[in-house]
Amino acid sequence: MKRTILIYGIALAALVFILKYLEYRFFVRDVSLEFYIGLLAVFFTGLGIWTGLRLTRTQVITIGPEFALNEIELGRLGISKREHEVLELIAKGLSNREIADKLFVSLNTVKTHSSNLFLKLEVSRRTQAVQKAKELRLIP
Amino acid sequence: MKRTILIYGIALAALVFILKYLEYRFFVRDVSLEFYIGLLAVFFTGLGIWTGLRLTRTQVITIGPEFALNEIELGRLGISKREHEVLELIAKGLSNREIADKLFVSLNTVKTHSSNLFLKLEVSRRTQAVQKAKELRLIP
DNA sequence: CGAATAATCATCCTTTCGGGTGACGGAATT
DNA sequence: AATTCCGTCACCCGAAAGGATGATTATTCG
Repeated sequence: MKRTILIYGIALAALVFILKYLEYRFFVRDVSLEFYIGLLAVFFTGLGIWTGLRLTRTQVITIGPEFALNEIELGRLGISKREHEVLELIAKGLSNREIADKLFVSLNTVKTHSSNLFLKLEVSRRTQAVQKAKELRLIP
Repeated sequence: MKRTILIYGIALAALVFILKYLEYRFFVRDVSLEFYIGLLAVFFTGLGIWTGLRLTRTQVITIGPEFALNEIELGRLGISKREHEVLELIAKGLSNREIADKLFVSLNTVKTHSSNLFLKLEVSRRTQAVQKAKELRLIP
């Protein structure tokens, strides 16, 4: 999001510079205001649509094994980084004990994370969680 | 989101200041041009985002690779029909109890099948069994 | 600063799994 | 007929997983 805004600002600034440059370079001092307005309207409408597409839940049509993490869904379900890590390890077939050791946390912590995961994914077993997470493209 | 809008506004304000600075720097004749540019940018960006949101309705078309059951591996591991059925239901995230009900057999039977499965697949947990079975293309 | 969130850990209790063993009838094979 | 395999079921026990709740700390946000 911050990157988007940054790109946006830079694009805006660059556009102004280009316009100014052209204006002075070619002494086109009498470029009509309507022309500017039209140009800007088109440009920023396009940019706006692009941003809109960024913001919306854009489902990527995947053909084959390429995995694109569905961050929108992740955010929608409110799954945190740590929970996502646990989810990945669950999908790998690790037990809670093994996950705890791998993440250097206690067994209880892993159980808490997984419980929260089940709530957010609306499932009650880890196998279901894995299945649903794959459907939602939260994990490869 | 509110924060985003706030940052956005601040960025825009900063941009206007920059533009004002440039205005004096390059002795721009039209004083209010940049202001109009900024205004137009905001307006048409909003319009673009609105249009983008309007236009994009999510449609998920997943074209996955068709599943070909690996019967050779099935035979090699000596997995019976019934065991394979249980394996599929395990992969669907069902509990042993649910599998038993679905197959009209007792819980103990399902447990026997799953235990035999784990031996044949050389795993110790159902999540691992699902993982391995997918790798070996025993299930979709 | 106060509120909210994320991450951590704990305790208690119930359910589910997994492992081991044994048994029995039916079908196919030898 | 004897053997082997499959499917079925049972009992036992310990380990793992799941559910509920509360507490602490750190960071972030308003």
